[in-house]
Amino acid sequence: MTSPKTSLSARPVPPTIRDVAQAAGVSLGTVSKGLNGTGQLREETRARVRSAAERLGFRPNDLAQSLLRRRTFTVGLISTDRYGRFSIPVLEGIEDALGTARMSVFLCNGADDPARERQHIESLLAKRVDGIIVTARRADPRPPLDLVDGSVPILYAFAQVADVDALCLLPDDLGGGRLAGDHLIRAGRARIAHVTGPVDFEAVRHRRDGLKQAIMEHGLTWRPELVISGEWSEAWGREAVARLLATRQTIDAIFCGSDQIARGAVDALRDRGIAVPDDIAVVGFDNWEIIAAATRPPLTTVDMNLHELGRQAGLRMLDLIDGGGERGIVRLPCSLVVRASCGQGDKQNTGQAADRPLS
Amino acid sequence: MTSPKTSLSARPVPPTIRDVAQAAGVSLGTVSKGLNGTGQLREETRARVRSAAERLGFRPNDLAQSLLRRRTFTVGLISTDRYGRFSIPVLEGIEDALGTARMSVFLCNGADDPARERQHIESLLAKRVDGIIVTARRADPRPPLDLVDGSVPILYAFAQVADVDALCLLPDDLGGGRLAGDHLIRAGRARIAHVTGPVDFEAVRHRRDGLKQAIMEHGLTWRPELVISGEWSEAWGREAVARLLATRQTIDAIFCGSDQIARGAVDALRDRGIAVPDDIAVVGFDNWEIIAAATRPPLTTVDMNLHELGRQAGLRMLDLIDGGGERGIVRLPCSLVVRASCGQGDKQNTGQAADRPLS
DNA sequence: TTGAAAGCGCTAACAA
DNA sequence: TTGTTAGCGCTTTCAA
Repeated sequence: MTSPKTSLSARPVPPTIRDVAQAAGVSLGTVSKGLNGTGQLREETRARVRSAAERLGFRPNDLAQSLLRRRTFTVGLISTDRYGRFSIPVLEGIEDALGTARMSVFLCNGADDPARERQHIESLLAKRVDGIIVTARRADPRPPLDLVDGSVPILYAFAQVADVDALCLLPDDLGGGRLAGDHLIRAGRARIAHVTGPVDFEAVRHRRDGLKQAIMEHGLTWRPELVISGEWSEAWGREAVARLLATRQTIDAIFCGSDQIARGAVDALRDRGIAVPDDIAVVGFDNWEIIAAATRPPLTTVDMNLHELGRQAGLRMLDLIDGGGERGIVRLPCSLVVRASCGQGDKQNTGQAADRPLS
Repeated sequence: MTSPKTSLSARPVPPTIRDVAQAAGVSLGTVSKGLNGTGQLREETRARVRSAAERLGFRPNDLAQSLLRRRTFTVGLISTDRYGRFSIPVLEGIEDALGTARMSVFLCNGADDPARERQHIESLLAKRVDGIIVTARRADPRPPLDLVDGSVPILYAFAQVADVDALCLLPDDLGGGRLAGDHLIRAGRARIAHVTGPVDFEAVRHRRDGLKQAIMEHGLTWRPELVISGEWSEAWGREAVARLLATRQTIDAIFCGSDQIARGAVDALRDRGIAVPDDIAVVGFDNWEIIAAATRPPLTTVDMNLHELGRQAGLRMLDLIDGGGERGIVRLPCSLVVRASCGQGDKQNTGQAADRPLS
């Protein structure tokens, strides 16, 4: 009952093309041709080879094949830091695109440790990956990948690098800010406050600029005093509302830099008996389902379409591997997801709006 | 300026051991020995080899090495479904343990599609991974991995399978439930309601049983009518509180099956002017920071220590690869994270308590 | 102390 | 139509 290659103590050794050749009573080359559909073979021989392979449970050794063809159909995915809520959808998108192309992904977590990152790169290069994708928890500029010699294409997804030769895929935060502002203005709001995260985030600056653009393009007044920065938390959202109300300025809307901030803001407004959206409309950012949908009322918010960004990263990596593809910074559009926090919007999804003038 | 192996059009081809041999003026075997510290070599020769390798930027081809040594130092990680909030820490833990052992990880997302899962397994086996770890979004039993012939060890982490030969690592939900119950009782609560998720989750049944055990061991009465199941959402937490209060039964604590439910419950209690923890104490489950810390008051909750579970999975996979390691279902302890939602607990972290009688 | 040669599992060019 | 051979990049005997 025991196959010759199986011993009781050790793990079964996978059969090689040699075993198949022997079993089918043909030569090595014939098996290769038979299994790969190459060369000229009598159909009967091909069938005999195939059935022998099947019977033995033969599975070609990818290592040997890769060695020969100088291509591993494998890419390395380096994430600078621990996985956050942003890296996950990006990662899934990448996997989607790559998996469809039957490429495998090596996962490497840098854990914010440059030494470890370097070690991972070393290992990926030794494994002869066809390409490397770098992601981060935050889209701000980072130092370029260490010790890379151009032997392999590199792509930064939701990560940015000074290197102009590299391709960086980033969400269009500015467009996202415009989307939010435009939506609010079309809903009849004119005095829009902006409660956001720390200004050292590039995204914070871009979203603010986007809001400003929308306001100016609609011929309204841009009021810098209505922009306040804090941390990315619900607590800050609550505090910001308190501060805003304390200044006694009239506002009829708040564009928040994140859904967490928005949730805090909405809670604080409700605590004070201020109706959302009737008295003050609120728009969030991130479309973090678990927060946005649980808020009362549910948040209208900007979605960075991170899964799609990841998919694009995978797709473009395939181009790069094939020697094509562009370089530089590419920004992918955000879209607006309308829920209840600023009334029934006049449109469901304005994903494209960011690309054309608001007029 | 251009190295001989570099052309303008194509990507530079990495140097081989051959190039190094030529550059150092020695034979192939000598380079191998020189670089690996094996064999008997004159120190001067060794140095010459090393410097030649350095100069050329030589990096041994892992494919060739793996082919020869019949070991890839690579494991496949298959997640049945999209990454959820539970798979992420598990995944990080696995990577931690494996990365430390200098093993690489192939990431494969099954996306709930058995065909795709099978295809991934096929590919992993072809790549001759040293082992496969399976994870899921949910710890309930799943069908065993398809088409595996024992050529490679398999480990289920936060996933369960009927196969008794497999090793499954799971959180000790029952212990977690006991932890919560015990904490509440020691805080002086005697009438504990349990608002939880759908009963078709094994975790829901285990957590409930754990609570029951704690209650019985303390000599209190177990009241099944205080257990209500719904969905894993804040909305359900709010609704459950409404229902509970409507029945006019006296309760002084609620143990919630998840932090989301707990947050909904706490919000609903606050809306009604019921003080947490003074009137009713609340304990959550998951220690999902983003929810637990933002709740007012912040949630005391059970942590499944998923990162550690992942780390264990990685470590045990190493054992399995070495031919050792145990089989069967192994449950890893939960711990309690004390915040404010049931008063200042009498202890900070009772991770071990689940393992010994509560007495 | 070093070199030559065989072989890991496979493909492809060339012979038969 | 099939078999033989060389070679992908490396390690490891065995000879020299």
